[in-house]
Amino acid sequence: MLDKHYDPIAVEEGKYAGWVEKGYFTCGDKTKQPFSLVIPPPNVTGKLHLGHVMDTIPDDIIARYKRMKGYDVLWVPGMDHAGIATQAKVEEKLRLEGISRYDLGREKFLEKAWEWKAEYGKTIHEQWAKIGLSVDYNHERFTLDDGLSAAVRRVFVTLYNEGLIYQGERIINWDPELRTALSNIEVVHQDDEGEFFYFIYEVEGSDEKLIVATTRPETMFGDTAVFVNPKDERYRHLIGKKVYNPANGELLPIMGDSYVDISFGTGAMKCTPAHDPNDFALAKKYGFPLIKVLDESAHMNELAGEFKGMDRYECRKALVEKIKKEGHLDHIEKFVHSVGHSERSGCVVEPMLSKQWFVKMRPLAERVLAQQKSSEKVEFLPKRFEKVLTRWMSTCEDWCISRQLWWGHRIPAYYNKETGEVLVSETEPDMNLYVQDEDVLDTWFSSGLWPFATLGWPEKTEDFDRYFPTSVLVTGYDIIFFWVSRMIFQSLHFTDRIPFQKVVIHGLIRDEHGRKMSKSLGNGIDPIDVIAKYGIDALRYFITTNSTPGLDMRYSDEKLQSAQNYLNKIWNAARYVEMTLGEGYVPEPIDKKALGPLEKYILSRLQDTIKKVTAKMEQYQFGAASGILYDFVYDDFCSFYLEMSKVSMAKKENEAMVKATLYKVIKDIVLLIYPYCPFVMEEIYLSLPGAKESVMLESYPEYDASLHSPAAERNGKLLEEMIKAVRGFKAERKIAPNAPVKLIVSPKSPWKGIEEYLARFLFAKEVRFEKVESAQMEGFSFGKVDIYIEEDVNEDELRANLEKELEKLLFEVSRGEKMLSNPGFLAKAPKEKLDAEKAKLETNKMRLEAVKQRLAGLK
RNA sequence: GGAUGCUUAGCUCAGCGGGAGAGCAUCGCCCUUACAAGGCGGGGGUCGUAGGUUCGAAACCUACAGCAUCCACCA
Repeated sequence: MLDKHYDPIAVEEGKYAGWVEKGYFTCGDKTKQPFSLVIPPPNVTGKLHLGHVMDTIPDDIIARYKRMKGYDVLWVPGMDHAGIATQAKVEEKLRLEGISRYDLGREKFLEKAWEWKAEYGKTIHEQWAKIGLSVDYNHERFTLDDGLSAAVRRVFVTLYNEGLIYQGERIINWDPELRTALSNIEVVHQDDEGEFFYFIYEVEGSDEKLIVATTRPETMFGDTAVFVNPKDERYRHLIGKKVYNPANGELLPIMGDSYVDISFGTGAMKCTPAHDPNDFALAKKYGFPLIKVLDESAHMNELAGEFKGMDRYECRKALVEKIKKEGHLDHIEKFVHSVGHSERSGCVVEPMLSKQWFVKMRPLAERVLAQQKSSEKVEFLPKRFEKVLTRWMSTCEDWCISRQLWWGHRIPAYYNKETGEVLVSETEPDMNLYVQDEDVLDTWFSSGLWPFATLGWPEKTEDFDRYFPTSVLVTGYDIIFFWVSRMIFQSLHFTDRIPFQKVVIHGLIRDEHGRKMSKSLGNGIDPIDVIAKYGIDALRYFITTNSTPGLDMRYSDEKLQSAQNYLNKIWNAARYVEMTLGEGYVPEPIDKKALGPLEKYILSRLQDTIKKVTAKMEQYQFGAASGILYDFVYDDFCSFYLEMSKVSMAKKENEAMVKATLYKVIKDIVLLIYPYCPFVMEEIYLSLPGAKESVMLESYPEYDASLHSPAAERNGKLLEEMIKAVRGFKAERKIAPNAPVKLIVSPKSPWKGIEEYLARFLFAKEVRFEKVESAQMEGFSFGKVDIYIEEDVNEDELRANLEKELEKLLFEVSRGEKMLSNPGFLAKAPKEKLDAEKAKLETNKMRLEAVKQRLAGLK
């Protein structure tokens, strides 16, 4: 027997370990159809946050649901080494100990990083257990493990041989703090207030002056020209002449190019090929030298002369001061412009010329675009996110994949010590002759292989044959570029298949005020705290049911409380059922012939619910599925049937049939909610008579058409409406709810035995069935049946009430008549709607007639 | 500059072609042995604005406004 109160903490304690031990999450039953999914691997940077819960709970619900539906489910767990992010954390930790990674050297540093991974990997495992992920630990992978590393090497070498990976000198985004290159999408642009410096450039051999504006004066040491638009009347005559660079006095040619925007700044632009991508393109066009003036930590090099060794901002300040002194500063403007920041370190990214490895994106992206036009495309839920993918795929530039870090997959490129020639190879060459490239790969390079590399690729494995492509992927819209797109193109290129059939996109979780959770705001919510307060089941329920696919949601304590109350409700309903069944009850199948009208009603409602919930589950619409279930549990079962069953139980001959019904309904409810809230549902399930070892050994409830009866539902609804009407009547008239009344049902009983229910729930001393002619009573019309309350009534009140009712009915009838006399409606509305409206009108007319008669009787 | 989403009850949000819904809050009545973390009964909305399509629009289309987010550019 269940305790009186649902205590989530006690309920959740210890269950997970048992499930894992029993092997409930282990895949491999070949008699079943396979269903597979991979976890979005959390970074080993630290503890899990609510975002991970968002990522993994829908997966878990899907996995548990599909298992109950009879699939052989493989859910692959794993973690991501998260190159930059983890390295930054480890470096920070070292910094607190007063050491830098350079003090340690590569090997020792990597040892520290692996220690870090071991520690946080353990924490993540504990948290998976806490949130109840039904992953198959036999299949756990790590992006840096041997298998994944082999896959990475295979992919790199193949792409290189195909000419899809190349090494090149280009302007890349440089993070001067972490001292590594970044890809374009690792740069976060934000509007910063800066200064726009207008400098005076003197034209050689003339008194003329040219004013050029820049936001980054420190790069002027690397300038090679000044550009103007040849259509610009102001400057056209200057093209071909030279100006003095106010930073170092060197002569710069004035060039004309239509790239220059006449209306921006002064219409004259300096060209710094090694520190600006657009200038780089211009320089290539005109064959200018590429002059770097910054080192890898963004300090000035020798070309800056007296400013050498200064940090870029220090130099900027000092240089401007110097130019001002020399009379070459025209003015300074405040200027808000978008500045790139490193996603990881937050520092301002410096565009810089650098030799890096790139993936040539066009051919790979084209393949994705072609695939998405075919019938075997990756389906996005919601659909619109497919556009996010295709737009990105059609515009993205080559992907810079090398990182000047140590934590990651080292690039399998080797340089001949003598000739410097590059050898790209999966296996290590003779290291007496070669040295390996120092750099590692972007962390997303390996996560892009996740769905197939975790299944054993490039080896031919049974897992790969059986479980690939995976069935579904759940992730947030924020990593469609980073992750989803890359998995798709890598998978298409290397396996000729899409990596997953469907992608379910969820939104981000925000704080109560709708703000992004962030460290700087200090508004992050630790799932562990939430679990300690409400239990994981409530959190799981909240996170998957209070959101719409693809839209952000707000964290809400209230909603968690409400989720917990809901679970408490089910808990207590189950408790009541168990009390009613009694000790030693042996579950019996439903005997359809023995069912009473209300049992038929609730079982039919249950079938309807199963049908609808299953349909929503199949579409991964958890909010919709749980909503349908919620209404059934609260309204149909708890508020109505459960109460009615108490009356049924009063008769000995009903006992068996009612018990069987109660048992069936509560058990199905438990099974239907189980994927959402496995811990508490397991607890309830185990307390039910005839329970197996675990709820996980049960099947998902199947729709049974033979129990689905609209007629039975109408009978139940009629009783429900009658009860509601009389209760409302009492409340409105300030009559105590339990004040005894007499009821007359006119003209006759709608179904056998209804009087007992009416009597019990309306505290009726008497329920009679007879044709009522008199209007001297309060009454309610339910179409073919009326119900009257025999009581001393105030005639004025009665009249007022009847008139109110009359007015309402007149409106309804006129609405119906209008609709049904509209030729357009008659001609075009579907037949179902037409019939429904006709029936409704008929009922309302009957009601109206009844009310009119009674009003007439009063006068 | 381009794209997407949002705007519905006091608050947070569902609904997305056939009579406005939920949770919380609010008001009234109930400690009725499943549940007071509860029950029963109420009140509260011209569904952002303006046009259009349709027999019928909160829902579809077009503009506009406000709020978000993403991408691109920014000398």
